[in-house]
Amino acid sequence: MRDSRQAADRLMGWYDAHARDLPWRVPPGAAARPDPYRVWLSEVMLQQTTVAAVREYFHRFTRIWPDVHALAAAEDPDVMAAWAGLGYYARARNLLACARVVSRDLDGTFPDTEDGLRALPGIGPYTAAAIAAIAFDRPAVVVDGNVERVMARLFAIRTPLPAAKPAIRDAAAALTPERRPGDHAQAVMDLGATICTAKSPSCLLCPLKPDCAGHAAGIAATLPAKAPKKAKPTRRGYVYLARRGSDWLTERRPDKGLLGGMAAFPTSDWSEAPAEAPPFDAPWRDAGEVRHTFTHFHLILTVRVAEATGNPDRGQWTPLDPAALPTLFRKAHALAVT
DNA sequence: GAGCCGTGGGA
DNA sequence: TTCCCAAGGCT
Repeated sequence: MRDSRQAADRLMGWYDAHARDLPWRVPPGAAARPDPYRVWLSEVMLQQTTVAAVREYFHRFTRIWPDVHALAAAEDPDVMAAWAGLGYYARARNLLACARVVSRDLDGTFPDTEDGLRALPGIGPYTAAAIAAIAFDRPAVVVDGNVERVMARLFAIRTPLPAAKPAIRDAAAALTPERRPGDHAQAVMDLGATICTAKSPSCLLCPLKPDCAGHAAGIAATLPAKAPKKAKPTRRGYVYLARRGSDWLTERRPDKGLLGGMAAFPTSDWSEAPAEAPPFDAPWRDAGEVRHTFTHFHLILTVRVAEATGNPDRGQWTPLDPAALPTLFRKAHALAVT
């Protein structure tokens, strides 16, 4: 890549014509800045999550909690329930913690600098830079998965990730303009999401084709190189669905760890050879198995169902809204009621 | 630095 | 079916 300035200009021209219309965005070149609350909320939701998955959640959250004060005043279980199904539940816990800091300590105003943003719960280097650029038009160097892919190709960086991160950041910094840095950041993301995709990129449609060293070398689609992944082990366990009239026995999982803070059915341990651990003695009926894959292991749960016949040693009887459960337990519930 | 932490869709 | 991956953060 020879002329970063020319490439950045080409990219901006492409963005002006092809920017995606997203609920948390203002159009390219708009005089008005987007609402920092909506930018922050969207960026947290979009961490490792597709736009398609986020849309509906974003609309629901902004409808129920239209500003940071409203979200800060929400009850924890209501926010966790609204996040259910989106995954990475630490994000929801940090979201609420962040909203409360901004509402209580910062008078509802988000910091407009990377350092100020970075100090808040759930806001790391990427999200701080993204909010600074998009909401406040600061010339922050935004580096996410899209940027890593685009830069690795544009500059033909063959070093595998994560070792290539410093070089990628330097490349991203060289491309970041003083003018319209917010639109630039979103332009790179849109390019990565629609043209410079991970698999079979559309190089023929790419505005940066004339600048792209990876394309010139015929290796664009193979970049960025990544270290091989480890195989996922399979764990097994039991989940207990107990009904008492219209109520089900549920519990709240501890904040630390998998599905932390979420409503759940009681389970055994999850391991290679799990031990049965029913919450009370009953003639538990076998309703089948649910399979679910987490980030680092596969899980097969045997679903056991019973009518309440005793006093449970954990959890509480509650009218159940399956939509408030993480997907794993939604699957178990669906199996139990068929 | 590396492991942990969800989910659904596409190849 | 299996694998990869999508706007990362925290420890």
